[in-house]
Amino acid sequence: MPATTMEQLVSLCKRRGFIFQNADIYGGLQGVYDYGPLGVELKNNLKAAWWRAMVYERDDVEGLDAAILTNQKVLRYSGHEDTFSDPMVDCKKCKGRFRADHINGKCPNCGSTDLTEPRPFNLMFKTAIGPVDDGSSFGYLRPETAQAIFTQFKNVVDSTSRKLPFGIAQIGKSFRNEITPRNFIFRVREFEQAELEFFVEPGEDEKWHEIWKENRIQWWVDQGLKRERINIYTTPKDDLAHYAKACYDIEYQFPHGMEELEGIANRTDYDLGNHTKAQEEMNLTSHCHPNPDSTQKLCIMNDKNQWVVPFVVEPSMGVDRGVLAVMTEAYTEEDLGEGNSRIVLKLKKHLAPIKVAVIPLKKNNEQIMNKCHEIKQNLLKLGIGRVALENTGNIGKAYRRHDEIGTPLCITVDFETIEQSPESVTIRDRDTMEQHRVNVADLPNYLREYFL
RNA sequence: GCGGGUGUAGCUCAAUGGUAGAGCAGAAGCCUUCCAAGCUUAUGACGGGGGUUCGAUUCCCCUCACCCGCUCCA
Repeated sequence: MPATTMEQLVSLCKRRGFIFQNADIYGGLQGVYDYGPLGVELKNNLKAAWWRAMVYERDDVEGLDAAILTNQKVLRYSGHEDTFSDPMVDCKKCKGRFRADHINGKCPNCGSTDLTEPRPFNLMFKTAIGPVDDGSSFGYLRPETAQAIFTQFKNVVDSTSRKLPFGIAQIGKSFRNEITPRNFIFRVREFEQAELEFFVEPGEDEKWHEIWKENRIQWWVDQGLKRERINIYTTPKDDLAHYAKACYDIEYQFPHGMEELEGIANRTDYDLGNHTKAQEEMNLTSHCHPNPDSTQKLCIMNDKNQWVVPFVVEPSMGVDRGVLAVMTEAYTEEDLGEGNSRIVLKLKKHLAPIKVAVIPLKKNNEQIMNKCHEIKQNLLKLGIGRVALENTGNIGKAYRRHDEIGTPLCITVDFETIEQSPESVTIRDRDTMEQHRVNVADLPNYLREYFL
């Protein structure tokens, strides 16, 4: 039974050091959170799993790590300056435009109540660039990582000799000045995205859209999400983002409801078309804005020796939402009988923040403690991830503690370890609570096999 | 931003117009302790600011943050 309330997760996250409110000591900052010692491990593990699946285990994807500060023109030609913005309403009578949240259903100009539905305007963070803050030189914090992939398209193609179809993957922070940050790390103002822009021959886009949908569902299942808690939502045509021709949302059953975890959009040739020069030569299918500023033709030679502007299929995942989803799914309260219960974070082992905890059966025994330190030092060299030495003193409590943070294996050094030969320890499994003895000399191979 | 709710130790909660209690967690120590809640010791809080009052954690105002709805979409 996964977590059913956000409070369970918020409490665990703070108690154990996964996620904290940003600027907590000053009362916080709305919609901004920090990842603590365990949270950063979990998030890094999730990102690494994505990168492995997207880049290392494929031969048709390149990586990119672009800047967050963004040239104004990028977001002008991308269409974001026009559409990505505060909710505004127009007065149908006097044609005035006002922030929807600043008026009360009534035009402050003429008093009419005949207003349009709220529509968005400028949700992007602007920042002064350079020493003088007089408004003459500014950039944006990127509202999505995608745009740099499009603007660097030609450089990537030229430096890697890629042919269609191929993709460019990127993980990084994005910023949106959301009106209402809500639901813990689900909707926040600073967040991390993992995006793949997959470039295909026009006409092949719908096929690849289906392929990526299935691929991404399977990836989420591999991260531990149950298929029956995942829903695929097909965005209705009139509800699509300004760049998309079609979009699937991978939704997950979060504590606050079935909500989007990842969007898989067919962005057509809209983005490359908007950013390319010589648009009139490109046979664009999208309605692109005229672009007199771009200096590059964002097209690629296909196998028929034609220059084409590729279509783009974009799986775009919210990393923070991913962390929230795997934690929700992993959170388990188990009744052990006789009034006993435990909280277990049943994370997949590749996601677990701490891989192994070394625990002394008795912490004030010098021989046992020395052996614990020695084993831990040896395990650190394995490259399996974090290894912790747990010395709270009570063996039962130590197990419960590591159940709660999802540590897959606990190694316990007991009196047998130091009194008998060959040296052996017990290894306890987080989910089954079963344990068995392993010789200390065999630990490296045992753990390598288990984790790698 | 609007409407509704909330804000007491790290977590979960209690009490009160007159100097805030507990459980768990955390720290130090005890116990040849393998699955929480054994013993000892010390430690820890009224989100922030202003007002009313002899006195405010408690009443009022403002602010900040969180939760629910409108909205949103990674």
